[in-house]
Amino acid sequence: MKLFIGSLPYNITETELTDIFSGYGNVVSAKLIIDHFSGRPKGFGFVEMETRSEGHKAMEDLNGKEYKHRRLVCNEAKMQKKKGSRRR
DNA sequence: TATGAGCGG
Repeated sequence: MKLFIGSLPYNITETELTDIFSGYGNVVSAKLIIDHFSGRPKGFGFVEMETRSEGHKAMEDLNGKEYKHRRLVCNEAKMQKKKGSRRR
């Protein structure tokens, strides 16, 4: 499950995100979005969990959780890398 | 280099 992480500090790394989310489950992949053109980090990133349960658990727990003196924002990523997302 | 609402490659 992909998760959208916002309000991330500019001094954070993918390793940090991986470590934080790995505490709730197995982190498949972690990506931080940095604008290389403006040299300005977007301040958010994406984290993919192996299961939806772990993703939701980490999302609800990390959403609104204080980290680096900042309020983290966690939501499900809207962008789907692969089609076939089952929805109802 | 700094800053702060936002879904990347």
